[in-house]
Amino acid sequence: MAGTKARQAHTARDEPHPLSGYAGIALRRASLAVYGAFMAEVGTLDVKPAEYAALLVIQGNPGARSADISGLLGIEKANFTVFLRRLERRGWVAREPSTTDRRAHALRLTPEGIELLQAAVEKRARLEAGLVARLGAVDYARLVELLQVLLAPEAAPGKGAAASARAVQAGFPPKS
Amino acid sequence: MAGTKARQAHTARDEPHPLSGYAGIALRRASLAVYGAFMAEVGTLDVKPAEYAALLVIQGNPGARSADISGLLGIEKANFTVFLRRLERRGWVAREPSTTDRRAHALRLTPEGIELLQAAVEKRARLEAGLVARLGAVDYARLVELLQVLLAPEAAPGKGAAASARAVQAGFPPKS
DNA sequence: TGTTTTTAGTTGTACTCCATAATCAATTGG
DNA sequence: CCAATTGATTATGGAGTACAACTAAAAACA
Repeated sequence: MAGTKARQAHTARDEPHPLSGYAGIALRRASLAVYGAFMAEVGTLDVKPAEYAALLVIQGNPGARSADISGLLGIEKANFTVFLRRLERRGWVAREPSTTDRRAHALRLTPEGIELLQAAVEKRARLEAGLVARLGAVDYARLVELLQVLLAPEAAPGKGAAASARAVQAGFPPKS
Repeated sequence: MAGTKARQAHTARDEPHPLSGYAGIALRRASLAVYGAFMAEVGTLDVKPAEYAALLVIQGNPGARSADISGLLGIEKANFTVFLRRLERRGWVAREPSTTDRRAHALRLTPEGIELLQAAVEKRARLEAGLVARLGAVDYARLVELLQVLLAPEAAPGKGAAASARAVQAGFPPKS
């Protein structure tokens, strides 16, 4: 996100947005809204969503190489270099030389990174609680489920769609 | 959207994305995915989502001023000037001097703009059909509905969701 | 009325995110 | 051993956006 500011324009106050009946626009607005909520909550730790996600993935894949992490995050490896440098300079991520490939680095969270991530996870839980309070637990789960179906790699030629998005949760693939 | 390219990284092919259980990440990814689908479909007319939205809003508010439209779109008026200039140069929008305020302009679609928008609307319908095919009509409608609830300006203080009106205070709709 | 304050629109600047190409070194596969 | 590939880095540029400053016109007001 570029100039991130959780835009909240819309002149006609307290009226539903006239374009949010369009799925794409509603998705974009919702995405920005949650981004803004994240910044309001977790941003107090000076962690942005992308950084939070990176820390999560690094924690879940200790020792993984940059390309693995950037792949999981959907960040170009070229940009990930700079991105990583920030996390490293803040003392959250350590970049040890790989023992098996002298070009590569093994990434891990530092103790400070682990500590920070813990605090961030707690704050994010509060953010999620806010969303649940807004939608209700059932509808919140349903929303996430529907989004996962929408994002599913390819509709399994099986039957009903919605049921297919159940499996994965936290445990990341050990990868290479 | 900046480097818009409907990123589709993720090394572990055909596995659900490991982070899309997070509402914010799922929303962002879904938003980008639909953006990409839009570009693949409607983009053939050389219209981007923001432009499409602008044309829609201008059509729905003929004669409105720039600030009105930019407000509805959630675009800074400063940036809207440049944005509008593109639409104007392509011959889709006319900027007539306002009859009541010599500072303002009245915006309308040109005949070419109307024609283009019609074609775009048709193509967008195909995009939507694709989403419906993926989710099913019921789930698609449900998704849009849930997103709208999420984006609702503020829970009506009346009765029903009296609780949620307060609980979300934690940074969600800072509004103002 | 004349003066002050708002408002509509514009320009310019800066910053962030992201894609891409080019490069280097190390690894791998004939 | 050499060619092709791969991990990582640097550099460049485009797109979206926030923000400040400015002009001209309108509105408020004393």
